[in-house]
Amino acid sequence: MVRMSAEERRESVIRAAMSEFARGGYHGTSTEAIAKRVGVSQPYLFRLFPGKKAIFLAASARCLEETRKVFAEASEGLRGDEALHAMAAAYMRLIASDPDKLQMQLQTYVAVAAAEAAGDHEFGEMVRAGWMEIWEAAHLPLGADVSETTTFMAYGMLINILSAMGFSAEHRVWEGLYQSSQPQGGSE
Amino acid sequence: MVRMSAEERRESVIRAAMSEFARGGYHGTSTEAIAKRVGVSQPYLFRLFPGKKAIFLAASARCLEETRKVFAEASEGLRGDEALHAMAAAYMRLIASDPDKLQMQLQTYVAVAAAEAAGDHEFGEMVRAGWMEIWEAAHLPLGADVSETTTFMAYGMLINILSAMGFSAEHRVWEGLYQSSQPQGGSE
DNA sequence: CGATTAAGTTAGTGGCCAATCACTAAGTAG
DNA sequence: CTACTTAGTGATTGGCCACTAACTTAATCG
Repeated sequence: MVRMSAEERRESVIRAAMSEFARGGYHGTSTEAIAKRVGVSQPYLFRLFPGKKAIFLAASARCLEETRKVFAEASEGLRGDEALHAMAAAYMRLIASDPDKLQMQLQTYVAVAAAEAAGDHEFGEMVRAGWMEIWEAAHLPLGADVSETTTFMAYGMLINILSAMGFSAEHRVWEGLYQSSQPQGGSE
Repeated sequence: MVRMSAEERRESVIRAAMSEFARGGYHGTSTEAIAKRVGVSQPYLFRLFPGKKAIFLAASARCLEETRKVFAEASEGLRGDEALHAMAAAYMRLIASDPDKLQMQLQTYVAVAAAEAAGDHEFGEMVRAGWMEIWEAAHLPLGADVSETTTFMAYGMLINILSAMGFSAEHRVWEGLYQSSQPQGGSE
């Protein structure tokens, strides 16, 4: 039995939650599964967080923040096309090496839409704020040109969805996208 | 009590399932909720479909098919920029008037990724095939130019995600989009 | 009519799951 | 050593949910 500070445990819980929620989404993931991955009893999660929803929220926030960091670090000291290529390559590398990151992102989008429809705008505001920080992180290096940034984000979203659907790297749908380093897709 | 043929009932079930799964996703939607919306007892669903998964699959397939139809009908008899405008406008109209369609699309993407990760490639193959039909439906009217089609789909995906996150129509993130619903319109 | 078929129901089962409660064990300060 | 704090557990509970089995009602047709 390894004792940790509550803060450290919360950190482990967030990381575990990102992996578990990525696969099953909010409803498809049990707190039991998260606890098991952390190596802690299930009821203890409710000492660290007020409820399951709070764990999901923390995982979503962390996911957005990590994505922002990828852009910020990749574009450091670069501008224009160089920054664009660096960010695109870094992002491709991210979702290729850690598909959970991509999945958690999609789970976040789906969950926020459901929350908004249910009248809960707190989650939505957090996600929109986090997304805008990602947007800004891309906007400045790209020369603060709105339509350029929009295009960049649009291609990113297409890459997300194509990866999620499991189109193999050789499929024609990938033609016309930056070919730098594609995720190794599923079948077909 | 209104009796219908099994085929007609299946049809109602699919429509109801699209709405319910759109909100809650696969795990967040009970067969009870679907049955209630159809106006039929919950166990009867299992006479019409082999299981919950089959219902979700049918709803996903229908959703893809309907999206394809929107593109096909909007672009009928048009080519190039005119087709692009018509398809973009029709799609915007679709997700504005019926947010469930958008939500169900996202649920499909999330579910297919989970299924692939779990080793179930049957669902993935269906979705990829359906998505390719949408892609083709846009590809030909746009002049069979791959990069044009890719860009078109990319903007569509960004629109999906921005809508899902609930960004208001006045937000800056939409700036580069409405005008560049014709991103290649005469320039570039 | 009576028989057959197809549409639909009521009742139930086994399993899972978020959250609570009461408790134990490990540090730590005086 | 004692008193106190903080990390962590075991047992439980009330509720939901996918799915099954057995029965009932309505249409169809010779």
